[in-house]
Formats: sequence, C-alpha cells, structure tokens
Amino acid sequence: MKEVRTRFAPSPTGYLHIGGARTALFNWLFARHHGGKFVLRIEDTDRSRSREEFLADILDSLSWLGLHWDEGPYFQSQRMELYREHAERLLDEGKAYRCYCTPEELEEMRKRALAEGRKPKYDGRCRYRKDQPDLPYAIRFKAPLDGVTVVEDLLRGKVTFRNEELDDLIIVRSDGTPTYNFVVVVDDALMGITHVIRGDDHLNNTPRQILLYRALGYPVPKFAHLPLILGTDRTRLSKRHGATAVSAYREMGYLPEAMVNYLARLGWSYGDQEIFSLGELVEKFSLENVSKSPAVFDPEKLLWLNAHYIKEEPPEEIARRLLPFLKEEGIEVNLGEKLIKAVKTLQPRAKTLKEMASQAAFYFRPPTSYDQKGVEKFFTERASEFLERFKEAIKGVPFTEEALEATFRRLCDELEIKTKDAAQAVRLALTGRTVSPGLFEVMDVLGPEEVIKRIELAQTVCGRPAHAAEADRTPGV
RNA sequence: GUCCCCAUCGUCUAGCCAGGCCCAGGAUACCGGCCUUUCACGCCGGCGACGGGGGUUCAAAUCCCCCUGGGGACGCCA
Repeated sequence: MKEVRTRFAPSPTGYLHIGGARTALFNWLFARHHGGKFVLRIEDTDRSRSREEFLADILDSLSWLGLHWDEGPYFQSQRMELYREHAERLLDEGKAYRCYCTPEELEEMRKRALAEGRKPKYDGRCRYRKDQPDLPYAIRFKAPLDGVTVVEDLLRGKVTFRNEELDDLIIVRSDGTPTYNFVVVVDDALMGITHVIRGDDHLNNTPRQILLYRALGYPVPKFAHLPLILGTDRTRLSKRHGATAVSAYREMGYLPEAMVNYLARLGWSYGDQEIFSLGELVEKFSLENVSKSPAVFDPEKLLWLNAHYIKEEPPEEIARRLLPFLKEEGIEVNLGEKLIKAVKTLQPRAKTLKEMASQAAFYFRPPTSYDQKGVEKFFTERASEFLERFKEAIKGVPFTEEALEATFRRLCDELEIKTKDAAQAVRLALTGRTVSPGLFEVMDVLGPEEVIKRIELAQTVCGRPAHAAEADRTPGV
C-alpha cells in the first residue's frame, strides 16, 4: 500500500486557532498512525493579508503542541511558477478560458441573484467569447454543465453534487495570482497528498477540486471532512467567543498535553476513555471514531484536563515550566529543591501555571500584608500566645512535617485552643492569607529560619485588637 | 434564497453500521456528603438526554420517510 501523506495548510492571516490546531492534530495523528508523513504547507497566496507574525505563531504553536512536520514548510508564494504553468495548460487544452468581467460587474450579478432568491453563480458569459480584447482578465475553469460529481468522503460516505450547482470558478486572478481552489489541487497533487483531512467548511469546495484533479490528469486523494468546532452560541468558533488562539492558552498557563488531549476528544472518542497521551493517541486514532456532528468548545473541560496534567506530571517538569510565569509575578528563582517542593504542594491546587505562579508567590517573599478578615478572626490574644509558644517549641524539635504537627497538636491541647484557630493564625503568619497548602508542608518548604522570621513578623500585629480596624496594613509598623 | 452537512444529558461523548444485554453508560459542569488545620485533591451520592411525527418489526436510541431545529457554503479570501 502506498505511503500515507497528509498535510496541514494554514494561511498566515491569523494566529493558529483551536479549530486549525485540531485539524493539524488529526492530520498528524492519521499520518503517524499509518506510519506516513505529515506535510506543512503555508497558504500565503493572499499577500496583503499574510503576516510574518502569524506565521511565527503558527509554527511555534504547532511545535509547542508537539505536532512536528516531516516536510516543509512549503510556501505557496514560492511556487507561483508551478501554478502559472498548470493554468496555462488548462487554457491550452481548452479546459479554462479568459474572463473579462470586472469584480464590480460580478458583485452586481451576485447581489441581483441573491435578491431574486437564486443561487449566486457566474452565468458563463465569457465562456463562449471568441475575441481577446486588450483588457485585464481572470482565468476561469470550464466546469461541466450537467451530470453529477460525487465526493467519496471517509466520514460521510458519498456526497453527490449536481454539476449545474457549480459554476466556472476563477483559478487565476486578473493580477496573475492563483486562487485557493486551484493551488490547493496543484499542491496536494504535486506533494503526493493521499488523504485530505480538513474542516467541514470545505466540503462544498470539494466537487470543484475533484473536477480540477481530473482536468489536470492527477489522481484524486481521499477526503475526510471534520465537523466544525462551535462556540457556546453554536456558531462557528471565532474571536467573539473569547480566546481561540492556541498561543493564548499557552500564555494563560495551559499545558500542551492538556490542549492536545482536549482537542483530540473534541470530535473523536475511544469508548469512555478521557485521558490520552500523544503516543496513545497515535496508537488509537482512527477516522472511524470521529463524530460527524459539530462540537461546542467547552473551556471548562479543557481547564479540568489542565488541572489533571498539572497534578500528574513530575514536579520537576512542572517547576521548569512554571519559571516564566513566576518571572511574570516578579519572582526570579532557579530550578532548585525549594521550588520543586513548593510546586508539589501546589499541584493539587492549581488549574493553570499562571494560577500556580500566583499561589507560589508567598514562598518566595514574606507577607507584606495580612488578609483583613483573617486578622480580625484569627489574630487574637490567644493566638498571639500560641504563636510565641509555638515559635519557641519548634526550635527544639526536628524540622519535619511529622514532628512539627505533633508539636503543634500538643500545644493546642496544652493551651486549650482549637486546632483550627491555631492553624489559621499560623497560616496567616506564614502566608499572609487564610488559604494555603497544608501548614506543615508550607513550613517544610520555607525552612526553620524563615518560619521563625515570619512568625516574629506576624507578632508585631497579632493580638492587638486596637489596631484591627486598620488591618491589612504593612506588618512591623 | 439555493446547495451541502448534522441531530443522545447544559457541554464533550459511548451505544447506532451488524435492532433486544439501554426505563440509555462515561466525562465535565452543578448540587449534596465524606475526608480535613484553610483551600484544594480524592472518594461516595444526586440532578440531567435518545428533537417531533409517521412507518418497518414480536421488539427501535439503533433501520426507512417526512417535519423541525442547528451548522456550513454560495469571493478575482483561504
């Protein structure tokens, strides 16, 4: 059997978005699953809208997701000669013709057709034209006027189009540049693409493309049209629905593993399984299990998967990826033992790396203020006494979670203070907040000197009800 | 408007092709409980769907038809 070759062909007119990423993923998975090749091609024939910045974003995002291409990127802008030759050939063979209609005229015809409730369609007025006026012209493909064209879709089966529904599409613009439906055929044919896997929005283009393959004498590849990804309002996912760029999720602290896993399950399934690694996806992916109906993008489920991978991956790895997010928080640390320990305490608590960075901040700088409600509730005189005794007590025990907890509990009994109240006072002293990872793991990360230092700092505000009204102020004043 | 595609919990989906094992399973979200030094995690439980109507059949979520609904396409964009 012939080697499977798939491609992803984005146009650099926008960031790589969720939908494009899923198309890329499915193509990549299909090729990998069948031991074939995945080709990257950049469709930059629209020179005015293409931008370098978008190209970089697409390449970076694909790499970030782990979707490495075996060939390319090819650039259509560098293949113009090829398209010109093909167009010329069709012209010579009488399979295409010059059209002198102006865009304005065509626009006019379209409007009228729509207004009269007809399908807007070129009437072919230049098709039989014999003269060749000295005017700018576009080149149109001469499509059959009757009969049908059948698309054999791997997902949907036979889809039949009546040729009379199709019109003579423009393959070369009056400025000499080729159009999408034409270049895509030339390129897919020349690049030996065996399976064209793309969005449902291309299904209507497919019969025209098949006609072009035939006219050009190239073999027709297999097609599979994926259902579109929709926003919550059930219209095609777009910027209006919030963040849609893959890079935006990366910046928000999502892991590529979570994104890939989510994208894979959006329109594809494998029984009841929810969690898949890339390798597992390669092994299990099949077009047969791709659903035919459009799917609504659900950020909540993506978030859940992200939280899952944050919990599951090795702390060292998470710590490494956390670094840039810490930097954004103004925290410059190296990938040391303290960071890794801190990450361990945060793994079950953070849903994104960004969130984790913010939660981790207190490990690296002492509180500059204390949660106001917490101060009122927990920085009582009793707590003040407890802090003093606890501070002294821990100096005499080994600094391990177990020993610290034992000491803590003993002291609670002795001073007849509820563990909850004591714990919250200590938590507030150490972190400045009423919410944090477990007390003793926090202490373990901070180390004895820092713990004592922070308790002493807290003692300057704890147990001074007169000042409670202005709580949340800078401690030590 | 015309053409094309689609139709199971709010959402992602299993089941459908090879009808009975499905008064429909999983996940997420939400609600409740347990665990507990806070918050999470985790565990347990709950809520929640076969769009409607006709057929075919002993039997239909599963097969057929119609309706409805949703989406997409109709560019000298890709």
